[in-house]
Amino acid sequence: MTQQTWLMKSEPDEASIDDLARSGRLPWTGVRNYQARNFMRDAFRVGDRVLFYHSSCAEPGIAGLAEVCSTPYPDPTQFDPTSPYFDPKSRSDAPRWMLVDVAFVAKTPLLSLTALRAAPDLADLTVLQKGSRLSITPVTAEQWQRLAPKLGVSA
DNA sequence: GCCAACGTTGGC
DNA sequence: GCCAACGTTGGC
Repeated sequence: MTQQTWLMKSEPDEASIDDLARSGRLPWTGVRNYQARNFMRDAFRVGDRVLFYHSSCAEPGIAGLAEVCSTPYPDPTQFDPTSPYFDPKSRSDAPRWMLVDVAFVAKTPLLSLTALRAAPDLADLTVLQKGSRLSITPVTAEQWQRLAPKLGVSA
């Protein structure tokens, strides 16, 4: 299986690329959308590339690179009544929400949403489509080849 | 804070 | 299964 690429949104107030660089590795908690969960649960493979995207902040955009470093397992926050991600309808014998761990790879110069939108060869990125709110989206091999030089890395 | 777009819930 | 109401996302 060749390495796949995913764009994953995180609010830097909650988990930024700097937080990931500090800790080395983080569980991707808090996904409460079925489509995004299905990507992590069914399609993610250890070693897949992650484009770390900062959302809901002053300068939204791709801020770094990471890598999927675990197989899927239940998101512990769904069972924690003190967590904002607590889901009272999820049962421990049938967890509703799954996640993976993600490892830091590199910080990149910010490739801002404005810059992404200004690049004609990136117009087909799912995250740029009108109304797209999905926090995890697949990036094709072709899209990654066009993105990499803009992130200052080799594809 | 606004609001467009989308997802989920729940009554019927 | 329909669909209105509501909640959330996320850029601006």
